[in-house]
Amino acid sequence: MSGFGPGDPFLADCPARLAVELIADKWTVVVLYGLSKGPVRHGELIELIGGISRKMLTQTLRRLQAHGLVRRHAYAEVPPRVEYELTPLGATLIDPIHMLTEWARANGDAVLDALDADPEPVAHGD
Amino acid sequence: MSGFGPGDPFLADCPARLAVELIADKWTVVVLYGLSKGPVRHGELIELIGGISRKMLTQTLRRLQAHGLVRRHAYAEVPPRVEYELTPLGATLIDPIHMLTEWARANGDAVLDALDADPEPVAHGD
DNA sequence: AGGCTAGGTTTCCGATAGGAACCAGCAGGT
DNA sequence: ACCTGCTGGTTCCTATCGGAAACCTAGCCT
Repeated sequence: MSGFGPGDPFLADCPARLAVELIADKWTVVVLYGLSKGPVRHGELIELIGGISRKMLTQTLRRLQAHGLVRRHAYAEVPPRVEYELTPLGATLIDPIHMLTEWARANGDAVLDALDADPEPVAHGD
Repeated sequence: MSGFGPGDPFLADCPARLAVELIADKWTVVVLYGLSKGPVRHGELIELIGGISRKMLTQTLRRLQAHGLVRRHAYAEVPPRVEYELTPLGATLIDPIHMLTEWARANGDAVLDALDADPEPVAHGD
């Protein structure tokens, strides 16, 4: 069991780990997925993503923006219009995100089946 | 802007969405990464993954086990030995997880640079 | 004037994460 | 025989987070 070197996302402080924590988040993945096909408005994302609140959407987008993955474009119109899109750096995430969502689409049922079949994983003495 | 259909992880209740929420989690990704090279002991994971506590590790592993992604093997020895490994279903996650961690390794620095350069994303009026 | 729109923030409260401390069970040293 | 240590797990307690709903801004329309 070696082959893990420095730069692996195991070290708590290394940039790789921080990057994982940035995107390995319930809403973040779905938001990035929503952005993966081009610029989207705030309201579109709200309608697209079932269950997200304005607060969490804004918060997630802000965090991604602060980390250079998302660009925000506010048009000085009225009513206001704000579009979000992936930066070039953010676009490099499209493939990983799509692999994840593809996996989820393909295996979501299997995962639920397993949960249904195994209501009691084990309780501290096998 | 369409092309998103049913089965996409957008619907709050669909299995794909639940599957995303299962793995899109700070510790889950790192734990799956730790499991991706073969059976590992609880204590090994603790040492491997910087910053994780026993509680969060156990909790994460239990959840993955309940969803059929991880198998737990407790040997009746003393001192106790418990090994965890991916199930075949869990193994289908290796590629997506590795894409994520590869992305993190490649872009972690860029993400931190952006954070450093952009300490103030925007504050509600562009 | 009042209401509508769209994006964002604030407030409040229940749920969760997370660390520290504790527990079980047995082998081995003394 | 007792005390200690090794390993995995759980319990307790608190700081933080998530989420719903209300409120805010600013201009156009009626």
